[in-house]
Amino acid sequence: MTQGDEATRTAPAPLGRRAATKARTRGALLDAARRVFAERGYGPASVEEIARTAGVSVGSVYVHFASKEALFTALLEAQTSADVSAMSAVVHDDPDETFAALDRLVAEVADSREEALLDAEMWLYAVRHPEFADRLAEHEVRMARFANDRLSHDWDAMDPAVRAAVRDDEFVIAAAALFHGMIRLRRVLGEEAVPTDLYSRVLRLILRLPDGAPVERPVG
Amino acid sequence: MTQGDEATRTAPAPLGRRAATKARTRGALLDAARRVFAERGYGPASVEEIARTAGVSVGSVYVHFASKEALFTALLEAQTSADVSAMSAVVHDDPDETFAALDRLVAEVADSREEALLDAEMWLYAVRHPEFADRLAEHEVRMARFANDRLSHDWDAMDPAVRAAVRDDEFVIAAAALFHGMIRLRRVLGEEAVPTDLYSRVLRLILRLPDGAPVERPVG
DNA sequence: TGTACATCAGTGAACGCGCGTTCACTGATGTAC
DNA sequence: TGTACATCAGTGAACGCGCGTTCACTGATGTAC
Repeated sequence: MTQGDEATRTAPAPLGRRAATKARTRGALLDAARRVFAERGYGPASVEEIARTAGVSVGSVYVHFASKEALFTALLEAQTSADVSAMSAVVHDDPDETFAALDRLVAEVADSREEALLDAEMWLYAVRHPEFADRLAEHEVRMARFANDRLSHDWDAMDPAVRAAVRDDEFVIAAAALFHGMIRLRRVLGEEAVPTDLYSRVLRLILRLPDGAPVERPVG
Repeated sequence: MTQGDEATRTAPAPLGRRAATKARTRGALLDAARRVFAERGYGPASVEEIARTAGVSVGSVYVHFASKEALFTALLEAQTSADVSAMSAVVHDDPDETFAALDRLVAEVADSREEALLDAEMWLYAVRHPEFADRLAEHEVRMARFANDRLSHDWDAMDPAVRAAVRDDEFVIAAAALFHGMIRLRRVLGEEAVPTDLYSRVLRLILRLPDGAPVERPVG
């Protein structure tokens, strides 16, 4: 009955076959839900299609999730964790690399039908369900704080004209807004109208940084 | 049988009572549809609720629109025209006034539950329905061209560093992206996190224009 | 102006379909002895 | 190791409900004479 029994069991029994299968099914259902909800939208997506896509029966869905809505919110929960890791992967010591990674992220999300659609679906759901809106707001704030922390060193060295016009937290908001908006427009207008590096070029303009081609920043 | 019969009829008979009533009902249905689709989303919105909101019977909806979907697309058509007039109303001779009007527009759309939701619903619908996506893209391009034309005089006088970093059409794209993104974030985070004048402050930063408080721009 | 008929916007009950959810059942996995 | 029983993830047919759409009908408006 000591705490940690499961975690400290001898090596060869990591989960038990039953629990392992269950976890795999749950994962398959979330995967399928991501695809089907993205493709059809919350309303038109049918539990039957999600189950079929995951390779299980409808009844099985209800073993794992209390309702279609619970499946959706579980998916959104999973999605926000994924966002956090995507965000962490973007930050590098070298600002040029960070900008390049940001550009790649914009292109990746915009060009992935699934991510772009789910993102919009998620936002709509949040705006319509106050209790989830709070969670999304928290998530957005957490992401902003994260970006802010990474930025704070550079911010002190920033052009005074920039610092006079927007506070550092406002800059992060603007960068986030530009991120979401560019994804939206790129999805509609295509990559010719919204080129991959436009995001970082505009960010550099806002921050009055030189463009990063041959890297001409002060040694520091 | 000459063309223009209706338009050139003697003054007191503008439409005929039947046609006038019909037009009024159609308008009421579009109004109701705007509210219900925004509030519930396309799928969960019921034709019965739309009819009830408009004060008519369900059957009446089908006198005016072939289907629920046709009602939705008619609404989107109407919405894009509204966007164009909103855009025209923003442009002034004085750039400071234009920026102020843009800030007001961001706040207005973000704070109107209806507009913000319908906008997102519209985008999602377009991404899922290729034939409508083309129409939305055209609309977005038309808006961008409009903004571009109004900008072109000022653009030639712009800071060379800005012109080197982004082309004028790219600037319009970035401004549009920032617009959409700020509305989205303001809706989630509230007006404290996304203040009303942040949009214009960032645009001025991008363009390297001084802030517009006491107006200190060159004469002419 | 008046009358008889035609048109058509609007009605609302009824239909049929699809979908979310339930539940009695199955069989593999886990446990006790 | 082997046996008997318990648990529980997964099944899929059946249920009930809500919704989009239809259609025979109504009555006000329009037209012809």
